Amino acid sequence: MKPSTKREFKARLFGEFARIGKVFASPHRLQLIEVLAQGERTVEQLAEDVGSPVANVSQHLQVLRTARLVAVRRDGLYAHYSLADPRVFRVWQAMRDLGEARLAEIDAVVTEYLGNRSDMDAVNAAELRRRLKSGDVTVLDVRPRREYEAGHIRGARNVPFDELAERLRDLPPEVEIVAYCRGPYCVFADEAVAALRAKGYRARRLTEGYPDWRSRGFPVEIGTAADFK
Amino acid sequence: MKPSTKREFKARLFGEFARIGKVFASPHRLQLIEVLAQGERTVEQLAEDVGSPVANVSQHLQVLRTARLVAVRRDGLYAHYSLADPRVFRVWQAMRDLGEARLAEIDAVVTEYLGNRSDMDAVNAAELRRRLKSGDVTVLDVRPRREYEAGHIRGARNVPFDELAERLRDLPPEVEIVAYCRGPYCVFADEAVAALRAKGYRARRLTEGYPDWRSRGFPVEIGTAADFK
DNA sequence: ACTATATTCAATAACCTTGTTGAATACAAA
DNA sequence: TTTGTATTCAACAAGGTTATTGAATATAGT
Repeated sequence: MKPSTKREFKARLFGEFARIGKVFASPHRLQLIEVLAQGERTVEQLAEDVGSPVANVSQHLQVLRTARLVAVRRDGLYAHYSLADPRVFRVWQAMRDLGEARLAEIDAVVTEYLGNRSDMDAVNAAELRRRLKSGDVTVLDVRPRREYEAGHIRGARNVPFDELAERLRDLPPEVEIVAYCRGPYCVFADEAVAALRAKGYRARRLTEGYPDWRSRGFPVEIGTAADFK
Repeated sequence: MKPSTKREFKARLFGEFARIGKVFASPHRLQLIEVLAQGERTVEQLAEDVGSPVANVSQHLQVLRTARLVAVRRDGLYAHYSLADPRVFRVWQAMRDLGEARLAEIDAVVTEYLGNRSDMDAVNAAELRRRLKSGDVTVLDVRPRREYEAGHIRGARNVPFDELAERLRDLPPEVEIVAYCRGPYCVFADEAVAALRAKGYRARRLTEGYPDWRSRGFPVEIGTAADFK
């Protein structure tokens, strides 16, 4: 192949890949991806979740759709969006890892809003998995019921964050609790751990969230767990 | 945490992550990352490799540097750039996987320039690794000597592509040859396989390139292999 | 048909990104 | 000090991206 042809080939090839990169270059779209990683959502729900006008969200969804990273299911008036491929989440995960490792600014923002999290003594996924097998841990999913039912860590119990205060009695007081929610920066898990500790429970948070657990191929479960009312 | 504070937190946090995304949103920068994955390079060498003016490359390198994805080592007149973290390559890898899976355009471009590659019967990394253990294969690194010496698949022999024709006699004719170069779209490996087959060798290409092999944690080797002159 | 609602489209202005050009800087050798 | 060389900087024009706004479209229920 001639060098000039090769240049042209590389230019076109990398041009296509850069289309993927552009999708991940907007804070708004990253937020949408994070939410969609929990399960499908209508445009309105997404707008509510990320706090933007519907038209704006719709516009970003078109960008995601043009790059074929999301799928739409239309049902009456509603358009239900979802991630078209688990690889979309993997790219976001890789970016997250890179950012955490390289950008001091990220640590600064997290510390500013969430404080020093090292005393939270977070459990990583591999460790939780081992402990799940031995059974000496209560796994607590503090996401909304709908998200829990769309998929959760196998064996996890669901107490949505805003019901936690009233339902403390449902939790066995002797077993250590590991709380998780949408992702590593989801605030609810941090706050749940703080609330549980204040009531005398032993509680820690999972470092990551449900989509990360699933993405690792660890065991998940769909629907309502039978053992918990 | 108040919902409004939470919004602000998310906005700032995802804003930081989007900085990472922006770096990967330009075809030129993706090419630079691909080259830098082979080892460190001066600005001039990069400009030569990607076929852009030096000032343009320098400008893109500043973008990479601002996001702290590359490191610079200054030595006299020269600035030697390298990837600051293996996670940079992992993001690119994840994007590549996603693009290959979702964008038909990528397949179209590859087919247009490289033809139908299915008859190339490419070997994947896991398979090659197994066969390396049993030893019934010659692994051929067709990259320039300098890149080979900076790191290669353990046991691979180096015959730079433009010396291949003259050095065919160095290759044992009975053993199957697996050729690789910089990455899955590196043209040299395809052309080497074609050339070898034309001369009667049994030859296939490795699906990916050296950086991918290393990124998987498969065995590598640095410097000149002793067994090959 | 009419109304309400979810979503998308179109237009715009503000802003950001890119390639190009030529100059500035920094180091090394003569 | 002078000269040559590698790299970076600065300025600019061309083009691309984004949030906002209001209108258009499409579907469901009345």
